Amino acid sequence: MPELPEVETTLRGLAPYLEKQIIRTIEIRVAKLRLPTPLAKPIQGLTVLRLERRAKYILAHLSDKTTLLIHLGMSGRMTVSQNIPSPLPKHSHVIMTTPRGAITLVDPRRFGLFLQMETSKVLAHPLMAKLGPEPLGKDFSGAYLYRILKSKSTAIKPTLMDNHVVVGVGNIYASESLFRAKINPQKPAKKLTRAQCDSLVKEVKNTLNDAIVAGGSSLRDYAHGNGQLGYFQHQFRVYGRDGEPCVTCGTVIKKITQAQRTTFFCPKCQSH
DNA sequence: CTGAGCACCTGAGGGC
DNA sequence: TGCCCTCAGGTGCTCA
Repeated sequence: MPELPEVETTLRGLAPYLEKQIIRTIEIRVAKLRLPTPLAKPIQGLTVLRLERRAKYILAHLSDKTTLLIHLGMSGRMTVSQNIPSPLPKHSHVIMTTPRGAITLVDPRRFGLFLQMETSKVLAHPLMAKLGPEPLGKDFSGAYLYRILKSKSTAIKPTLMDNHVVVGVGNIYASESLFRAKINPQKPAKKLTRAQCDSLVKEVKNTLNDAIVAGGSSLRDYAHGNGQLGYFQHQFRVYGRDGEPCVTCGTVIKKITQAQRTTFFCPKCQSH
């Protein structure tokens, strides 16, 4: 279930199966994802030049100057295998084959996307145009965050999940990053100090990087195992741990709801 | 403009 | 066993 580290891990796992490979076949079995999936042009026989990630989107640039824009939504995953799986797992919506094997997009809730558009227009697409900076890039800095939060009166936790502020920080890593930075998730965003913004930026990067490293280290399992991409053992400090003791101070971890999403935090460590 | 709430979907798990 | 309820890692839209 994809947050940014899972998407990054998925992309790295897909690369050997897709990059510089010819798409021999593609079958769209269920076209109705978050947006309709019909492809603008046939892609059989085209080569995947390069894979790229922007926010939680996977971009596959094709040799005819079009790009596949793939999003995994809440429940999507890509699997790789030698041959087309038989029987196909439930909710297999797109199956592609290359000389290296088969790639299957499985997405029970169908909040994902599989679109094709001109490469030159991808970044201007309405889905992409207004995205904030990449969390792991240098544009996401304490100075930037401090500046942009000044106009945000909502609580920091939902603000951190706002794609206009920064992309790629989902519900799990928002809670985890705020815990590491010792910031109360309910604090109005505009009230964060500059030092807190510095700390939060640092901990967002640390948290995401740790998860990517953990995912990367299990990549070898994908090649030889069941082929599921984007799953790895999470080591959460607060997420899903309500009622359990804080790993730092032993205080009972609390669970609250903010903007219809669950937030976990330590009331003692995160009192400011 | 902002913030709150809803919408899109299916499946898992708990209570009865 | 089955029904009903709640909840789930995302994100764009509408409305006040």
